[in-house]
Amino acid sequence: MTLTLDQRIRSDLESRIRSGDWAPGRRIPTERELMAQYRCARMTVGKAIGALVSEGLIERRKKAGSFVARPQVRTAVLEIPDIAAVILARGETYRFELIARRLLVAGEALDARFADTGDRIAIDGVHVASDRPFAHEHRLIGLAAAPGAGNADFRERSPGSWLLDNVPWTVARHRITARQAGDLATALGVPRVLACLQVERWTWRQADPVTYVRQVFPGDRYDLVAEFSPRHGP
Amino acid sequence: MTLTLDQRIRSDLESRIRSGDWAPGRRIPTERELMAQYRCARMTVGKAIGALVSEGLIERRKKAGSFVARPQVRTAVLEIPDIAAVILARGETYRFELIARRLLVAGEALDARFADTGDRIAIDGVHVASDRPFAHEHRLIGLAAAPGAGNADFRERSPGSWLLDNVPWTVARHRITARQAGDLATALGVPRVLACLQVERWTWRQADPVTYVRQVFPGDRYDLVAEFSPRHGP
DNA sequence: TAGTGGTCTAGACCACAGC
DNA sequence: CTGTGGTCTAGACCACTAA
Repeated sequence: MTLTLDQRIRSDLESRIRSGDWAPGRRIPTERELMAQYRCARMTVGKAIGALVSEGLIERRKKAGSFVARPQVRTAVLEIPDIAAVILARGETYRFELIARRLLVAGEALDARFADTGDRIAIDGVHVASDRPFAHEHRLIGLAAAPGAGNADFRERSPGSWLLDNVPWTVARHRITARQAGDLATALGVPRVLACLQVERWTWRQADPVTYVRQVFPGDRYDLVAEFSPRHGP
Repeated sequence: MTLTLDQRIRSDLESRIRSGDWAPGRRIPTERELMAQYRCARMTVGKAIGALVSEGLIERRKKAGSFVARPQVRTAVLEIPDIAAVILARGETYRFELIARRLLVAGEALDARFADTGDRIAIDGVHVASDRPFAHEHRLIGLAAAPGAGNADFRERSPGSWLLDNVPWTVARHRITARQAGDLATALGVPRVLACLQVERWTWRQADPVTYVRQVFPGDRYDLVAEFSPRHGP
């Protein structure tokens, strides 16, 4: 695989920065200088620099020039995969065990986490890996955005994977906290005081709430790993 | 603020996709068609589409065309900010309380989390918000990558913010788990069984390990929130 | 005010994968 | 084979701002 010119320029700049050769705050050559150096058009240089800007490695200021940015522990790209996929990838068997399922009509609120915006289904269940409880899941599904959920059978297939295939969503918000197993201890087969990782996710399609889900993982059975490394273009 | 042309094209395409008007898998107009429609150069269209590709909203296939991508719950962009910044943003006072500091020479291992690659400093301390413990921090700093750390004073300033200013661009890996306070209960002033969020971060500069840090947050004092609209695929 | 980045044009050639 | 995206050129004008 031979690099395109803009990738080569980008790679050259990036290694100068990552190596520390160009310290934070240092001014990098102007686009017109790089253009002469690489004997290319200005757009090509601009594309390379633009990619590094979006990675947070470079800051640009008009008239002043482009500068190596100060490193920031800022964001990490966190993988939040489908639970079934995680379990199967470990070589274990997977099944979703339905505990309860009820219909909430508009106006009836189970809790405040999911705004009351019409009929919803409330589901409780356990993700089971090789006959051991892996995670507890509490979920609300808005029937306005996901009408088919009223008829879906969630005994074998988890609601999450059903939704993935049936409802296009547009935006989500995650919240990650620690909690004790508490009332979920029985369902999970762990002590009440065991520390658990709790992942909450709200999903919308446009303005319509699609689903709220709260997944609770016993502390010793799951963790989240986030790689923070340079992003690459297509 | 008036939109540039490529932003307008991008916004037009994006709203068609997010609204569901263009369903996943649907083919979108070719670059040359859009070019005629907006009466602009092909690069402008390409820039707009390229941005949506990197957000994961569009997939392109040569000869076949560009298509609306199928949404995937895959990754979220997780904010892992500097602790001092979080506390100050809440309007509280911040201070870092040093508990212990020792020098580990090459070959001596405190634990296995940080490969033995030379002299390291080991630091334990507590981040304090308005005189209440906020988080416990255990950190190892490799002196090869951060030589100045041998002389730095970490009584007031946290090692994390010192490193940000003194060690240039790096790569990091994060791991997020739940645990009980356990031995850290005294330092944090919480019960031993309290569920805590534990964030571990390994940082390298090129091939050199810069730092390993383990931060433990009492469950009721901190959470991580990740906003997500489909983004960067590898 | 001069130099920088920000955007755009109107072409061009190429590689690739569907037809 | 042909249409598509992928990349690049050699200009251009503009907005902003630091000098």
